[in-house]
This record gives sequence, structure tokens and C-alpha cells, in this order.
Amino acid sequence: MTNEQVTDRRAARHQATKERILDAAWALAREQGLAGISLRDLAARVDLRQPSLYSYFASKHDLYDAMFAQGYEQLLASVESLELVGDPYEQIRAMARVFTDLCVADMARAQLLFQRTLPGFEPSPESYALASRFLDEAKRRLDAAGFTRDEDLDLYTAVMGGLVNQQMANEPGGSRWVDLVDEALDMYLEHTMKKGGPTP
Amino acid sequence: MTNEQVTDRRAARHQATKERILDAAWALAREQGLAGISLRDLAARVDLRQPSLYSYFASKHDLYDAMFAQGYEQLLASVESLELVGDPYEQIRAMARVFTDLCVADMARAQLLFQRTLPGFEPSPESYALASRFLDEAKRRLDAAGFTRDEDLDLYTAVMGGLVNQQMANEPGGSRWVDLVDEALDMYLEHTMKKGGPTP
DNA sequence: GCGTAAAACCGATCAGCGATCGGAAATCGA
DNA sequence: TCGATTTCCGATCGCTGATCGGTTTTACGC
Repeated sequence: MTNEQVTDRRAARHQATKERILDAAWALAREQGLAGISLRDLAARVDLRQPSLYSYFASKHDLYDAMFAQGYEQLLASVESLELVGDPYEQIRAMARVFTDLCVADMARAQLLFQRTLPGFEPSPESYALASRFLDEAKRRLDAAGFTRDEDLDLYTAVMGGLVNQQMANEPGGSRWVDLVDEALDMYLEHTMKKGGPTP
Repeated sequence: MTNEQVTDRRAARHQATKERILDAAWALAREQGLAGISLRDLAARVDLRQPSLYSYFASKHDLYDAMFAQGYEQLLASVESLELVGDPYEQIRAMARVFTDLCVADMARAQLLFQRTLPGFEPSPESYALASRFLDEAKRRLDAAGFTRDEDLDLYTAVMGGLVNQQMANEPGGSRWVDLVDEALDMYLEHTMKKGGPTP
């Protein structure tokens, strides 16, 4: 049992605490809002004092950045798990449904990932790369349906993001807007099929 | 020239200062972001000290509330000035273009009116009534085209808000998404005409 | 025009925030 | 068990919005 792991127990312990802090941060964000996270409150949740958090995150923005990366990793995992076979239109629909479901399931996460709401926060290049990968996944699926114009992707993100945005701004916790996702997809697909020419 | 105004010079002076503060607040919001407004900076802009602002606004949220009301008054003025005669579809298009134009013309305003971005801020009932009037104006124009379902309005606001939102979040200062407003209107009108039955 | 009540203004101060410093305490490889 | 490294935290800094009390300014009613 001893030296079960030859390598650093220190690093493992460090990483574990970091994840405990992140979990507590998400919980606080869901309770009090993203901007409502206070480092003193957060530290108390993991039985630390506020200065100790700086052993794990260089700043509050650095904490937000780690949450940003976690959020996109979760979305990427869900979208990448979708099969890439069969009707391309149905794949676009499935992706949209997964997207809206994940957004309403954790609005704090959606707010962090898709709105520029935290004053002065910008994701690091490494975290932004995850966001780009997420967009690439969307583009790949639109391409498969022959929707290859830049405008096709932009309109898609605008419609889906618009539904989620209205939902969060006007009826948080409800589903009045996100329930329109299928109708919105009817609208988008029909329009874009015409624009993009016949089905490949 | 004396007693040119029989009524309160006090109230007039008070209102004038209030508007000077609001103008400075908008300027600061455009420069540093909505949440970046510091009451000490704001006071300095109008040659006051920070506590003096509380003679005009009960709190920072009260200031935001006044800005919220001003913003909707400006949007309402623009939309209500649109003629209510002629092709109802063209009126819907005109309203959407005015909306996106005003949003990109002052993104701080759009952020305040259409995103829940300030931690803890909620408009007062009086200010929210202006927002409702704005939505009523939209509903009236959709009704005129036979788009009377609740979903018709919700989808319309989602699409237009989605374009603006993507624009602000991903390319502030640009026009990549709002330039799609005409194509988005093609998409929306064609879809909703089918859904809503034949033109009245 | 003048007296006076009301309004406006501000220095000082409060509690809260994120961030920083330096030293004590705990950890763990050797 | 030793010793370097990491972790932890009390104290403190500068900033924020808000509040208090007292001074100064304003302009209404006489």
C-alpha cells in the first residue's frame, strides 16, 4: 500500500483541493450568481481563509477562467458523444437540443460561457481554444448538411443563443423559450436548405 | 425676465443636475463598461463628491434604474415614430432594423436593457412598464401581419436578441451578426407566415 | 430685500471586496 | 528524522458603495 503512487502526492493533493474549490465555486455561482462569488465565502466553503485560495488560483479571474474551461469541457463531452452518422439534419437538431438542455440545466455555466457578463473577464488562450473546438464541432455538423457559408453558422449560433438568452433574461428557471427549439430548428433548416442549394 | 417660471426653480435645478449625472453615467458606461462605473469617478465628472450623488439617486441601483428607463424611452421613441401604414411585413422588418441599429449604436444601453448582467439589479415596476410597452409595440406589429401566437413573438425576440447578443459577445464594435438581420427576417417571416396560416 | 426652512454638499467613516505580504505551520521526498 | 517546499493565515492595502452630521447654499414666503 505504501508508495502506491511513485509520483508526487503533493501534486495530487494540490489538484484535489483545486477541484474542491471549483465545485464550491459552481455551487456558489448557482446560488448567488456568477458575480456574487466572494472569495471569503468561497474559502469558508472549503474550510480555508481567503488568502489561501491564492495558492491555487492566481486571481479571481483565474478562477473564472478555470470554470470557463470546465464548462466548455462538459459541453464538448456531450456534443462529441453524439454519433456522426445518419441524417445530417437530425444531427443538427440533436446538437441544438443538447445545447439548450445543458444551458437551462446550469444557467450560471451558460452565462459564463456565452455572455460577456463579468466585468473585465476574458478567457485565457488555452480556455478560448476549448470554445473554438466547440464551435468547430457545430461547424462540422452544419457542413455535413451542406450549410457551408459563414452566415449559416452565424445564424445558427444566433438563433440558439437567442433562445437561451431570452430564457435566462426573462424567465430563469422556466422553459418558455427553449421549448421553441424544435420550431426554431424547423425555421432555420428550411431557410438554410433553400439558401445553401439542394441537399448534397 | 424675473420670475419667468412661476413654479419651483428648485425642482428644475434638481432635474437638470440629475440629467447631467445621467449623461456622465452613460459616457462612463460606454468607456469603462456598465459595471465599471465608480460613483467617485462619476461624481468627479460633474464636479461633485461621491456622497452628493445620493441627493439625486437613492443608490447605485437607482441610478441604473434611471438609465434603464432612459434607454427604453429612447427605443420606444424610435419604434413609435415608425409609420403604422402599409405592408405589415415591411413594418416588422423596419422595426427589426431600428432595433439592431440602436443596439449596435450604444452597446452599453443594449446590455443594460436586454441582458441581466449587473449583479442584483432589477428594474423598478415603473421602469419595467416601459419595457413592457416596448414589447407591446412589437406585438402590435406582429399581430398586424397575422402573427398572433405567443410563440411568434417569442421567436421574433429570440432571433433579433440573438443577433445582437452574438454581436456584442463575440465582436463588439463590428457588424458580422447584425448584418444578418435581413436574412434572419427572410427566415422568420417565411416560417411564421406558414405557421400562422394565410395572410389576413 | 430679508429671514428662514429646505435642499444641496461634503469630510469622515463604515463594512465589504480582491489582492498582497511575511511568517508560522504542515507536508513529504530523501 | 531532517530540511526544503508548499500550504496556510493574520494583518493590511486600496478600492468600492453607503451612511452620518454638520456646514453651506438656495430660493420661497413674507
